[in-house]
Amino acid sequence: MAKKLLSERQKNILAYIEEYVAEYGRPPTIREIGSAVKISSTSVVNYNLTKLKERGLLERDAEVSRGLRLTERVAAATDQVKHSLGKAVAKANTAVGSVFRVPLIGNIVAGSPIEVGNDGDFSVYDDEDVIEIGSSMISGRHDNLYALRVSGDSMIDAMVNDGDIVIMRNENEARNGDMVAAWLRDGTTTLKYFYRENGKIRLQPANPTMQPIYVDPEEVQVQGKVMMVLRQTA
Amino acid sequence: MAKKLLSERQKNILAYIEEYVAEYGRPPTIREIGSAVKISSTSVVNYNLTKLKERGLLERDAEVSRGLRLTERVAAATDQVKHSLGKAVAKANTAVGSVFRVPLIGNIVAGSPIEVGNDGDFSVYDDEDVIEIGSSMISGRHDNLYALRVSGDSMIDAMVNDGDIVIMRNENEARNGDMVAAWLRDGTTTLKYFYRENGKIRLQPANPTMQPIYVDPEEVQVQGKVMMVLRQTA
DNA sequence: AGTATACACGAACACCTGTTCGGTGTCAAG
DNA sequence: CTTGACACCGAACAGGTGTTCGTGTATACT
Repeated sequence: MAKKLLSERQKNILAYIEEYVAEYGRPPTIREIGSAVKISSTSVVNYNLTKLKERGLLERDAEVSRGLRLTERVAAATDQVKHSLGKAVAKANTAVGSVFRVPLIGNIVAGSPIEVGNDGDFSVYDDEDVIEIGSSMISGRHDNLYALRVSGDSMIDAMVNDGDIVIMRNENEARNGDMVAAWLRDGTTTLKYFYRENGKIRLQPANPTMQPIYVDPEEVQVQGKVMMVLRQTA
Repeated sequence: MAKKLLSERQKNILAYIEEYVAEYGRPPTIREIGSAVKISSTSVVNYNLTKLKERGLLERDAEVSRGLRLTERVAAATDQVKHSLGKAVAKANTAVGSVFRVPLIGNIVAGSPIEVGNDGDFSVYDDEDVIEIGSSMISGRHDNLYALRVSGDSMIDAMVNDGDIVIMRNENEARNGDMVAAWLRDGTTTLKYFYRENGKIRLQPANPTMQPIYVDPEEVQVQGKVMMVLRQTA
């Protein structure tokens, strides 16, 4: 047996509750609902809420302030954002967790060490220079990351072109096989794979047809670990 | 200037508020908080809430019942559920909108043309092979994109290494300056910048120290436009 | 005409809820 | 020993909030 349609007032009450919860993080009071939908008496609001409860569209906890909750059916019915707090927030977590932003904080050129910010605080940056990446794209922790744009042709031995973006993690200690940004005694910065070998450091170019260089450990300073290289070609 | 750590009571208050909101869809009252964390006086609860507000961990609306909201910093600090429903869901919507997934559908090697799927449908793919990117990273439309992993050293002239990922758009027509995947008459596939020049096609390597090749138009088939190159080095 | 139901309303009431007041105790610094 | 800051507390109060009562109008049904 089909029930009657909701009255205009009842529809407006549901819409107002949804909107109020989204904005304030708590349900409205009986009087707030009354003000919003032009019902001057708390008794009439109460009557309509009772009708909505009978329809299964909301739940009420008796004798407590703001004791309203819209039910799942309302969420489904209106095709809007879920109202059940747990579900909506869980969705938020999943979505927010899947993308993160890496600040593009400067350039890397062959001739000078990288400057990565005044005090190591990576959380303050201009929104216009940010690299957005899915979190699955970089392993491990996502903090202490920054991006640099390559300036000039001097990184070609690293298979990195002018204009490419390198995503770095701020680590000064390198392990064998890491690709690092290394500052050499002769004043150049290079991106190469790092190996400790027989008391020396072998810096291996990414281009397999090129020869590695060997330096004493004190001639090289690791400035960061390269996590990813991005090239935008269009 | 470092602030003091939160007291045990304050931590318990925050945890209780989070849990209560998740369960009931509304914030707790001062008295409910007091009961939960064993504070017998509403004044002490109020005092601690004031301290948490001073720390920027919650907001209070004065003179309304259940006028508490945890701030974003709490979510970050506790690594748990976001609390402001509206903000969290809006953020989720924004975040979801800003990331898209490009299917990793195969490999590209020098010796054979690219196979990019049976019927051109790029929306059905295995979740395990997907490249997540912020939408700001690629200009123009985001449909008809796919990713290929480079196999072998033969793309070095394109500054593309074995194991790199190229993100392609399924376009068979190229404009001057586009980087394309081109299949040549001799059976090789190459990634080069495409130019029409004096009735011939100039395919320009990305590596500026290398020479371009010139081919007749009928000797080359464009198989897609390269939008981005990704190299995961860690 | 009488009855039942739906919808509407103002007023009163009981209880909930947040804020303020005046106080105590502990600890560190001078 | 004194002072100040911090944390804590019970009590009182003001205002917020939900529920109930009594009443009125319109419509449908018998």
